[in-house]
Amino acid sequence: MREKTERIIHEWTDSCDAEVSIAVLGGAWKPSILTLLGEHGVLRFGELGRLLKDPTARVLTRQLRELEDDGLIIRTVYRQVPPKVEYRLSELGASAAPLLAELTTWGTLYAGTQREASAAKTDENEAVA
Amino acid sequence: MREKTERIIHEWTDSCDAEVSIAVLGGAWKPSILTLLGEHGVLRFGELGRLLKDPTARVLTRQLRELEDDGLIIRTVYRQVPPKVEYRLSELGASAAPLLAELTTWGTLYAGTQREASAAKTDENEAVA
DNA sequence: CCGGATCCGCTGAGATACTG
DNA sequence: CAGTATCTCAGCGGATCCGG
Repeated sequence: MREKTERIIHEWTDSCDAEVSIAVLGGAWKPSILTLLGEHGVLRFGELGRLLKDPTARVLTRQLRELEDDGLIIRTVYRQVPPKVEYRLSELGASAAPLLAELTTWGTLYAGTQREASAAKTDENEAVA
Repeated sequence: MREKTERIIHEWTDSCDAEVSIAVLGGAWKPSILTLLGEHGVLRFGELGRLLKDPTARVLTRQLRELEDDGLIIRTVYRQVPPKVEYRLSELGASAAPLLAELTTWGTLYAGTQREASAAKTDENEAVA
């Protein structure tokens, strides 16, 4: 498990396990990676890179390592030339699928309402008692 | 809406609305704040501070402002001495309640499995084809 | 009582160049 | 093909001091 994840789990044990989820799933490309692996089953490093909007190899590597360290994905290295590395969801990673779906749904809803709300300026947020 | 939120909404319109949710809900104390407001209905600044584990006033203020800018909470200022400021969920903020619940549920699950997994070291993540 | 202004340290995204 | 090694740069969380 990543140090960051561990810190959050142990320091916040009280009220806010939601922060744990965000710590694990929040990170550039991570929701996309998990969703793609859920859809495709198994993907190679290069395939993931192309399916996402071409993140730097450095960045993609780091996200994948973090997801691996946090136990969400499984990395399989085939020692051959040229090298071949496959990624797939772990059981834990697969268990996040419904949550990812909800995140997407609410995100879509939010983006929609905010695009409209840009027009109507409501400034009734001050009351005089 | 915050600049950051707007950026994410417009740059990532494609695949990953989950990142929008995380951008909006992810931030120190934010899930807790939203959950507390959901439970209590209306809370004053000081009450929130005490219910959370006493974040710096500065920090709490910033989180509340961001949530307000993103349209999730409503801030009501009573112009009196001493000042009084109340916070409550907007409709949009209330709509995130189920999502927050799922985040918490999965976070709890995750924290549980990881605490056990610390013992069993599985290193079957290399195959030779 | 509820903040605003200011400064700081860290982490995390991204770019660039190189390697088994 | 699938990375690693360095670097930079921005942003957030946090602390401290001041203000209406």
